[in-house]
Amino acid sequence: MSGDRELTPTSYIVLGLLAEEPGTPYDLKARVAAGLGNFWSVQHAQLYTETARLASEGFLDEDRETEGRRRKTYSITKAGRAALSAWLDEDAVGELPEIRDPGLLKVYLGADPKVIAAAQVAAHKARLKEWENLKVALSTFEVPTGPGITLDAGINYARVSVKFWSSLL
Amino acid sequence: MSGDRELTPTSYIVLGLLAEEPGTPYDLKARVAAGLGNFWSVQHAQLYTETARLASEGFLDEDRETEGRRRKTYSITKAGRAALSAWLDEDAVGELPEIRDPGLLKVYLGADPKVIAAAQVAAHKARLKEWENLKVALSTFEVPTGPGITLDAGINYARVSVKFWSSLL
DNA sequence: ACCGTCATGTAATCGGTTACATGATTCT
DNA sequence: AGAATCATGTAACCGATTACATGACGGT
Repeated sequence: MSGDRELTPTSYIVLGLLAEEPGTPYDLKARVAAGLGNFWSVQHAQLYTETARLASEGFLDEDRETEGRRRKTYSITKAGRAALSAWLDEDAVGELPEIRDPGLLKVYLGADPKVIAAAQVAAHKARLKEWENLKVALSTFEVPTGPGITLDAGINYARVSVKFWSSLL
Repeated sequence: MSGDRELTPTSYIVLGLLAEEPGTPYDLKARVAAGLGNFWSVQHAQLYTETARLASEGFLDEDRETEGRRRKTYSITKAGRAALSAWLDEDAVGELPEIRDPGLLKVYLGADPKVIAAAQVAAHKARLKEWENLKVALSTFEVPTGPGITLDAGINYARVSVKFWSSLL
């Protein structure tokens, strides 16, 4: 626990994932890859630094193995849960995402739209297929609401992108 | 001109904007705000550091006023143009944007979808209206292809977002 | 026993954001 | 002439990406 700072999205990702179940940074890496990473990637090194930071701020408890690998397992504290749910509830006003699409950037700066569009259509189609498969695979189980919704959002976005870029061909 | 590095999107934004016409970092700020900033914002401080960096690497020429404000006006060099067009042409393969939508993140991590959706619908609608107005204002003139296309993309994205979040209400 | 790959972590670098600061203009 | 705002720039901090490094384990 030390000097205050504004928590970042990465902080909340860590808190959110640990809120379900304690784990090591490496576990978190796997959890991110399992779903969240599809629309919000996190470098694995961040998971080490961010867990350490959050622990030093009192949002996580750290439990280190005494033998072998001496892995550090983190679990969320009361304060951590409080910070997380404050963030989840706050800000009904909603910040909007920036688009930040590298393809669009190139078009804006003068690239040939048709060339970019061709590549984008292919890439979005590939990702769309991947996500659709994922959805089929998951729909056999109960899909927790949050991840299910974001997957739908991703699929929706990919479809729209394919349509948009196709219109430029 | 010194040690090599990979140019960043910010680098290409600077190069791209200066390719049309030389200017000071402050001019660039205005140009970004005029259009690009709608989908890819750049902090003004970056425009100072990035121009300086690019100049030291030989991609820009720097011309400093000898009197008054001693403003620095930058113009793109041959090497700069070469780097820019290499980037514009390259990578037909296309990296995809990450969604990185804060609203989606909250939903994934357990926020109440309806609450988030309500805020998102409102915010996206506001931005949509703004962009539609912008489009009307611009369509009186000839809109250069690049910016025109990205504006359409933005409008399209906003419409889809409104629809998506509305479906969760 | 060796090799490759997965697991696990630390260190260094660097771009980006925030904060600070001051010189011109314009308006009242 | 003073206040407010726009123009213009520098400095410090910090999170994020990249690179590096080593331990365990499964297979041949």
